[in-house]
Amino acid sequence: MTVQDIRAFNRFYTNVIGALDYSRQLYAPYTLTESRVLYELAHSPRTDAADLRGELSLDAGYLSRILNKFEQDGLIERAPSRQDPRRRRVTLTARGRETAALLAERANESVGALLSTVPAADRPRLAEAMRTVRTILADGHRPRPEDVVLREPGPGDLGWIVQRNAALYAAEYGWNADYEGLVARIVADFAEDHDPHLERVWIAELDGRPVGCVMCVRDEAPATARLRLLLVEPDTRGLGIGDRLVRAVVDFARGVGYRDLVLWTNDVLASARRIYQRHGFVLVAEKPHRSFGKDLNGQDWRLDLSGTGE
Amino acid sequence: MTVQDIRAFNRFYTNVIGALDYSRQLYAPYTLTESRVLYELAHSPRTDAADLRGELSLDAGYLSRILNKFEQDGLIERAPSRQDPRRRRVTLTARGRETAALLAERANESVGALLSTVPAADRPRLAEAMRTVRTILADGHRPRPEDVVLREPGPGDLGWIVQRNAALYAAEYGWNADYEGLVARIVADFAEDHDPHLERVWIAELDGRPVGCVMCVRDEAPATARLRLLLVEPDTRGLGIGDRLVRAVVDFARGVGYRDLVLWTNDVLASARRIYQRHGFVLVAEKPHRSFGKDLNGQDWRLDLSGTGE
DNA sequence: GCGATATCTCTGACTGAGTCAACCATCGGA
DNA sequence: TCCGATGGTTGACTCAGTCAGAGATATCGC
Repeated sequence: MTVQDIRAFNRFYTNVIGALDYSRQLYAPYTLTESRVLYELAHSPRTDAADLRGELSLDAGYLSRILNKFEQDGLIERAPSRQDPRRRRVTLTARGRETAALLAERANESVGALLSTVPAADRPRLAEAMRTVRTILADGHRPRPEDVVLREPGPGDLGWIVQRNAALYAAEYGWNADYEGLVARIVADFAEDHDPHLERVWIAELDGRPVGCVMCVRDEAPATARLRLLLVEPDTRGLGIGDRLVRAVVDFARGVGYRDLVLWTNDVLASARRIYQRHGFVLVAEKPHRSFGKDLNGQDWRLDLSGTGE
Repeated sequence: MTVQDIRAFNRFYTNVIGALDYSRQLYAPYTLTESRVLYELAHSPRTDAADLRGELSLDAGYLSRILNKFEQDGLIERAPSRQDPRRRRVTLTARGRETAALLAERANESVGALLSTVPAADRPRLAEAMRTVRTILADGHRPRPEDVVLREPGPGDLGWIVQRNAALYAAEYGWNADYEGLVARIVADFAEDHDPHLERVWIAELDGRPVGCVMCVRDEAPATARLRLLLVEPDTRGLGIGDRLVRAVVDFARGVGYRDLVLWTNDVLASARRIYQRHGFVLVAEKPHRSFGKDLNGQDWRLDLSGTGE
């Protein structure tokens, strides 16, 4: 992603916005700025002038005059604020609310006209893309751990697991299509036949997008569960998602009565290993093997669930 | 997707752009409009004034004055156009190019500052989302059949097949997770073991995004190939993608020496049926069954490849 | 070839959105 | 109680952008 991409988008979107309010008929008899003020008032009906100034970053004198005009037109009333007599509390009148609604309606129609030109099939993608741009660009956009939710898989989520496992390990470690086959096999086995009380998949979701997964299935050994397919999207690492997924499996396995929880991984997956260690897994075996087009070191880990717990 | 979503995005992005060119220091000693003209000139160095007017939708008088200023500052030269003496051909001078580069550099820095606040991991998603918004909103956005390419699957594409099959048939026909399991099984079988000379998967790609797929595998019957997992994204239907995928399979199957091509589908999938019929498949058997949580009518279709062909 | 009409450019005259500076009132902290 | 900071108002100003008219030339119908 380059600066040029963003500039190109800015130019493009400036035109989109420009096309939307062509000739200002939209705001008559007010200006764009005035209608922005009105919009702000309509959405927080009791605000001080200083708040408006900050929110819309307007010149104080300019805003003062705009409010004069609104007061003359009977759209607002001004009174000194209780807490601080220097400040002026602005409240919309009934007429002001009507006018705001009128302007909003006109803007809606204009945007609706634009929207009607995009095929209905494209709209969800458009909405999704706009949301993505907003959340990424919104300042202070650091997704917080509490924005991540764990849930059961829905339609397509098992396919997502296959897709992301294959794409990520191909990109990060160069694994070949055999790995995609293995994951597809694991997922197919799970989908075709699993005991919902003893086997489960979790999807970690952030802003409506899946960003992680893990699976817990019965192992051949008695009273033993196997953790599989732990994955966290690279751009959401550091939020403790892996920890939460593993904890979900551990809690679930312990809760339904397994005595042991095992997993198989490879030594190149360092960050996953640290997660396992944090949850008390211990390395019980290690064996080199050739898979997925690479020479790897397979590791078996085990966690004793019958212990006193951490 | 509602009109409100778009308006919210517009408000948001207006602020982004506003924050970018705060206080006009960016364009000094020129204005935003002037620098837009300069930008346009720098990117198509020999244009007529009328072109500029159209491109930037400026008032003719306003543009004339801007060009006057540029000429005085030695940024451009004006001469009557050859073909039409009414028009004025505008060419940038060396000094004009310098100035344009300077302004571009300043804008780049400003955008770069914005970009530096987004974590590197988010940038690909941001670029992708911006591209999506642009292509969808760009007027005349009707993807053309020649924009679609068929290719071999890459890492993650088999997972994509599972994901989209499951999500689409769940949304359109209410099929349950059994179907996702079946698709995962088919894909896993293919991934784990297939003869690349006799079995193959195609992905249809549009604008870098997968929008369709189909698989051709060996059947139990001798010299018989089986077409599976034909899928086209709903928002790209009508571009002949399904036809191209099926044709790819038919040509491939005939080319490597299969004598028969069979497929199994369900009667609810009407549009797929029409594609099969167009390619000469004939219905050979029909049987009700209960699968994927629904009562369905399974159909076996067959195409004789040894015939004279169409 | 001729007139009617449209297009391109330019200039003069204007509007009005937004800025700047000065001023008064009040708050909050030393 | 003083002093710097903040909130609000008004006057004066700038300058981006619009509108109308005029001169030059192209294009179209005849």
